[in-house]
Amino acid sequence: MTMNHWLVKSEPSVYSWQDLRKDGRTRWEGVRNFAARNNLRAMKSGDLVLYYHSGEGKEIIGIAKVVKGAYADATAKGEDWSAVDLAPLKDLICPVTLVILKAEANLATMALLRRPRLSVGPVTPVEFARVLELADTKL
DNA sequence: GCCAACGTTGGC
DNA sequence: GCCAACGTTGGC
Repeated sequence: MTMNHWLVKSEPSVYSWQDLRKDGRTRWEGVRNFAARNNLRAMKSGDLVLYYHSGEGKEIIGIAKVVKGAYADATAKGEDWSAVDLAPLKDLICPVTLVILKAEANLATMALLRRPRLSVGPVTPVEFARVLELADTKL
C-alpha cells in the first residue's frame, strides 16, 4: 500500500494555511462535489497534501498530512458526504504560485490545472516531487 | 437519458 | 466585477 499525494484548495479568507498552523489540526469538511468527495474517500492517514490558496495568493503554500481517513461529514445531515482530518506538516520555503505551475510544461497534467474547479484533487509522485523542488523544500 | 438552465468557482 | 468553465438540477 503506497502513500498517495493530494492537493486541497482553500480561500485564505475562509480558512488559510496559517489558520491550519494555528489550529494544529482541522476537519476538512463541507465538500459538496462528487469528484472531490471520491478523492477524500481515497485519502488514508499519512497521505501528504499540498495546500493551495485560491483567490488571495493563488499559490501552494504548505504541505499537510492526513491524520484521519475519510469518515461521514457531520455537517451533511442525512446526506452521503465525507470528511478527513488534516494537520500541517511543513511550510514551503518558496510558495509555488499558479503562474509558476503553469509555466512548468511537465506539470500541465496536474489536476489543479486541468480541472481548476476541483477542490480536492490527486497529485502524482512526480508532480509532488517537482513542486517540492520548485519550493526549495525538502520533507 | 438528454440537454438546457442555473449556480458556483476561481482566475483575470 | 466580469466571465468562462463546469458540475448539478430538473423538465421533457
